[in-house]
Amino acid sequence: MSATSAPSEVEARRTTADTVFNALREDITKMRLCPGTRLSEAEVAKQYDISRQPVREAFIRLDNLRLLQIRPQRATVVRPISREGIKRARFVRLSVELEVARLACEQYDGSADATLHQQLELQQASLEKADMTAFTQLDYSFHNQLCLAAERPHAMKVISDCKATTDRLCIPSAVYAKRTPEVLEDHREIVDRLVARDLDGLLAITREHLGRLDESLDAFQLEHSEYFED
Amino acid sequence: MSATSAPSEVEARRTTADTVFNALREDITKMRLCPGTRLSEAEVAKQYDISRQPVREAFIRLDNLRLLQIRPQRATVVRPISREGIKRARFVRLSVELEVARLACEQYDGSADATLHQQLELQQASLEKADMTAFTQLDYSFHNQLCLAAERPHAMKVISDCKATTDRLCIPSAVYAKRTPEVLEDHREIVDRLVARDLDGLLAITREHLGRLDESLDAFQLEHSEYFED
DNA sequence: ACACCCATTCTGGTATGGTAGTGTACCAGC
DNA sequence: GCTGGTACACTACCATACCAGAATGGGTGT
Repeated sequence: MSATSAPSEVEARRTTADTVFNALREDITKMRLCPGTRLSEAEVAKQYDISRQPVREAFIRLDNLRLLQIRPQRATVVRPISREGIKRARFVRLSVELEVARLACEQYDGSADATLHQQLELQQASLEKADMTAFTQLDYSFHNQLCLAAERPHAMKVISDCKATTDRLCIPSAVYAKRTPEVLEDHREIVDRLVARDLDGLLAITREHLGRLDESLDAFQLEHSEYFED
Repeated sequence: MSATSAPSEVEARRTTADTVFNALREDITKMRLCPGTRLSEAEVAKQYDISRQPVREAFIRLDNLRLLQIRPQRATVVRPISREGIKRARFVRLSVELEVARLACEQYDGSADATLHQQLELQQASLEKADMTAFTQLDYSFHNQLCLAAERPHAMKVISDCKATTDRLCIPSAVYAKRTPEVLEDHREIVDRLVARDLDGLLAITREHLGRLDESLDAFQLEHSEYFED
């Protein structure tokens, strides 16, 4: 899993290297820099008007996060996306969300009823305003609530890491936006099953819910196979 | 989480920085360097008779793997172990192994019967010879076989990463050695349940199996609380 | 005797110069 | 016209020098 909880994330700018690291990471994850794009230490250094050393440090960290690929004595490129990596992240997320659902269902005492229903209303409101950014945040918040209900707050970090791996595939995809109503319906059913303490039903809808994203991801892979390594 | 599939692992020595990185990583994961130990770039550089730059690069990579903690303008120390991190790794492993077991059980067609039983015999043989190293490898291999039976070979990478997080707690613990007979018994039952396609039984024994390690880990945390951050 | 301040000495961070390995383009030879 | 080799340009890698912030120890004032 990736090191998204690195201290550099807390305060965005401590050193010059951090600045470059954060900037490049944003560029890559937001697909402003596409996989395969060539980068050179000297070039980026000149661009930011700093020396090559901090750039090199940023490159190393991005390489560790599998966002860059440093090829010794050759060139550094934005790392092509690994289909295996995507599969793995999806598998981990499914596994974790299922266990979270199970724990939440077993321990559920109704204390989170109000919070969950409030979340659903907020999601609906954001959809009516067609505010995708808000909906994305609410989706994150919703799954976080499930983790809290399962008394496994740290599970959200894992899910968050999985999302980080797959998120950049969703940004350019308008397919996702069309499916948000289904996503909201899923969330409603998840809450219903949880409140009813219907474990089997909850696990089934959780699978279906996560499966939707898989379809969107597959579609993207077909559209943009040039971004992938294999 | 960790970058165990980094290209540096294939060929252990490509650059000077790789050499230092691998050496230090070994030292830390094998507990030759205990959490809290101070390290300085200059010191290590002198030790290896190289400049500070490659050492610095190695430090950065180890910091990304959460094995070191670089504290700017102060000192670099072997990062204290995070109890949260341990919990998270255990949770992820349990979740993944459960899903692997489920898939393996659903798809099981008996073709792996011979391989699995052979694995069990090898495990027994290594225990009779009190060869812990062999048993550890066979344990890895056994869980890998389960992933293959589930047709999720990449799941083993996740499990492997989780193990990497927790393994260094087991090395100094003699408690683990005493429990290996139980581990073998668990493996036997796992195979039995799988062959019988008894899903509920398989999930139950999988939980119990992984729970044993949790107990050992808890014991270690009580013994060596000085190695932990919180 | 105690507390506080300042200098010294650590630390990691940055800048720059030089090195060796790798692609590429150009030119010679066939 | 095509192929092969060689020179060149570019890359990441390493070494060295310098800088700024942080800790620490000793000295001084109270």
